[in-house]
Parts: sequence; structure tokens; C-alpha cells
Amino acid sequence: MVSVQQKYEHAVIATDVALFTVEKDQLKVLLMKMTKEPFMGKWALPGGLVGGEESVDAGAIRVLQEKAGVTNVYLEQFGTFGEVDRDPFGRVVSVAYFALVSQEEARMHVSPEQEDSLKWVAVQDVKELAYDHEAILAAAVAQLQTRLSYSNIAYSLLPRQFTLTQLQRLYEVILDTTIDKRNFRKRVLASGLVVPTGKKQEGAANRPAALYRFASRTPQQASLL
Amino acid sequence: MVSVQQKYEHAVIATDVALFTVEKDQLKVLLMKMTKEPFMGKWALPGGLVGGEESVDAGAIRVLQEKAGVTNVYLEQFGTFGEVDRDPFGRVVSVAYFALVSQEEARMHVSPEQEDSLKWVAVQDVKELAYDHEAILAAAVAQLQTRLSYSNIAYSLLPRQFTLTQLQRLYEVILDTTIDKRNFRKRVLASGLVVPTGKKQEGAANRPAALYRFASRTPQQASLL
DNA sequence: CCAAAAGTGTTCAGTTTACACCCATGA
DNA sequence: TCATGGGTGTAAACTGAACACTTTTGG
Repeated sequence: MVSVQQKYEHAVIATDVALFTVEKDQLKVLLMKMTKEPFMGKWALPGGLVGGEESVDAGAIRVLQEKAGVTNVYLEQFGTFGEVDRDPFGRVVSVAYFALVSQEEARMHVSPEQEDSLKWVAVQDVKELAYDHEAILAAAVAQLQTRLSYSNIAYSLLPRQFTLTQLQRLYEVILDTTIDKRNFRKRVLASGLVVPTGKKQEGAANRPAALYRFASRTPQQASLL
Repeated sequence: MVSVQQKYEHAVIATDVALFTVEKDQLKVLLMKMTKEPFMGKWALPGGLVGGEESVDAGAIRVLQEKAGVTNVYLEQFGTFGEVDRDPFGRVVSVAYFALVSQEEARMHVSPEQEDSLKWVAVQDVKELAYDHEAILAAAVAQLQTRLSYSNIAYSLLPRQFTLTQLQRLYEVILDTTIDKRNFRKRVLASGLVVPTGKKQEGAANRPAALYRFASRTPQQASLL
């Protein structure tokens, strides 16, 4: 498995992962602070080199585990970035993924005391990332929007049980639109992808909302809207 | 630009390109015959290694030029295939693209006498390709279908001037559906993406068809249907 | 005059949008 | 009792789908 490697100039393969969550009506992405030159102090998407004996997908899963402490999340490859000069360190081609976690998982794995090295940033507030990560992030957001519109992946951004208002806000935040409440509810329930649990939310200073769950928590191509 | 390369195990980057055309009411893809073991005699998508000083996109353009003699075509990256064992030759990660040419260009660059090493095969007749190219081709076709539905890229599969029936057949062949003629014409003309040239086809044993052209021959996101 | 493909409108059903008020709870 | 978000239906506009016959040419 090494015969090629003497004969050609090589590129190193890396993966970068845009890990998203939705919190406080904002789409947020996990960023890490770079500790080495030439990007020292700048923020970047979590990433890492792919090992010689692991698949690229496995590399992305490992990066998520090692850098963000997160496992078992929705993960989707959306593009490969291969400009010669994208990494001043050498010839590195990056295969980019996006991943989704619920707000609870997000908080569980990234503690506030890590804030100096690892933090959740609202996508709209992201400025100046290392490498070509601004372009990668922009592509990740675009892909997330498309995917949300054509699949049930919203399940991976919400707790097991949720209210229809939570679900609606999720769509509004990610797609950056507003949706009519009555029309949204009609369509979501008619789709059959979301079903009532019979339970109600407790403790809010208002009428308690009915709780729903996704009929299936495996990715499928079908629109809620 | 080489500092990384002593420290890690590397993968070699390749690109594979699914070059499509539509001919005789069939979606066809260009295949090459492998001349080396372990795939000698098998057919594969044109592909090649990416050089150390060229971007991955540039590599794909070069592969198209060198292997198929084709330049200046619509080219889109759609996925990266990174299983460890996908290439028995060594650790090769492949960035996959699809490309589109009109039938005239297809014939111009691939002559019938090359048939033993290079040929156009109807996608539905493709069997057993080298490497993981069956999976790559399947993904390419899926991406082509999606893209055709949401953009004007059909322009790159047709001559500059074409009849609406040609355009409709193109959609029917690629999307594998049938479309109502009157509805199709209404929508295409209403879209404004296709405009009449005022000319008519000559020489057919039937009523001559009006010739149309695409208002713009640069890719844009907008649906004809 | 025959074969072949071009060209052309209308109706109906289903879907999408817009829109405003009462309800249940905790503080 | 007030503030907060939960929950509900209908009418109008629009969009998509179905459908058949006449026209023009070459042979």
C-alpha cells in the first residue's frame, strides 16, 4: 500500500468539519483557536490530517471525537478544497464535512471554561478564519440549508421531544426566513415525519406546548415543508 | 511547500471524471480501457493523479484534456471517495467530477477507431467498472439529475441552436421521465432562459422546427421546469 | 396524399398563501 | 389580571397536470 508514494509528488489529505448547532435562535458553528504560526490566535474549523490507514470519512469522525468530544452525530461530506496555496504549511487538500448536534449535546461537550480555545460562534458573527475556512464555512451553510429543505435531518438538531414552535424556529433560523405558524403546523403534521407524543411541556409561564418527536431518526429524503 | 510530507503517512490525490453526453436518446458516459493490472481489460472513468503544484480542479481539467481531448466544458465537483482499499495500487483518494459535452463535441474528440481504448457507453448498459467507479458513476448520474433540475446547464449538452423537442428529449432522457409537450414548452418559454432565434430547421421530412438558443450560456441557478 | 414531427389553449384539481382570535398557564 | 407563547380554520390565488387536433414539410 505504499508503492505509489515514491513516484509522485503528494498531497496530504485533511478533513475540516463545520459542526453546527442552533441555540438562542442563532445558527452556531464550533471554532477552535489556532496555536501555531502562521495562524496563531486565529479561529478555524476543527480539522486534522487523515491517517494512512483510515478512510476519509473515518478521519472526519475521529476529528469530531478528538477535537469536539462528539460522537454519533449526523455527518455529511459536502466538498473538497484543493487550491495549491490554501495551506501555507504545505500541499494539503481538505475534504469538508458538516455535522449537527442538539444544543444539549453542544453544551455537554464544550464547557464554558474552554472558551479560549474552543467556542460556539453565531455564523453571522464569524469573521476572518484561518486558511480558506471562510469559504468552507459558507459552503457548509449553503449545503445545510439545502439539506434541511429536502430531508428530516432537523431531528439531529433537536432533543428527542420538542414543540412545534421549536421546530419552526429551527427552520426559520437556518433558512433565514419567516414561516406562517398555521401553515407550518399543517404541513409538518401532514408529512407524517413528526408525530405527537401525547406529553406536554411543563413549567413555562404560558400555555403548555404539546411535545412531538420525529417518526424516524434516520436520515431520509422527504420535506417537512 | 514540502514540510508536511516527511511527518505523516500520505495519500495520493487523484481525480476521476464522468464525462457525459446525450446521443440517440441515451445518456452516455466516456469510458477508458485499463491497460495495467490489476484491472487490465476493464473499463473505467478517465482519471489521473493530481500534480503537486496544481489544484484539484486544475487536475480534473487536465485529465479531461489529456484523456478525452476535451477542453472548456461544464465541470462540477460532486464528491470525494476515500475508502482505504478503493485502489489496490496504494492509498489513493479520488475527487470526482462530472462534465458535459454536446454530441458534436463528443464525436469530434473521440473517433470510432479508438473504440478499443476509449468509448461512449449508454449509462444503462454500464457493467463492472474498475476500482469503485460504479459507485462514482452512480453518484455522478444522481448529481447530474439534480443539477439539471435546478440550473440551465442543459446548454452544454446541446448545440448553440436547438429545437424545443431536442431540449425536451434531453430532459426526458436524463431525468428518466416523460414530459407533456405543451406544458414543457409553456414553462421553458416562460422561464426566459431559452429564446427563439427566428431561424428554422431545414431538410427534415416534416414541418420544420423553430430553432432556439439559451439566453445565457453561463451556469445559473434557475429551473426550466 | 401520406408519413412524420411541429405547434398550440383550456379546464380542473390540488397546493400554497394570507390572515386574527381565543386558550392555558405561571407569576 | 396580565404577560407569554400555544393552538386553531377558511377563502382566494396560484400552480401543475391532463388532454387532442391542426399545420407544415419532404418523399
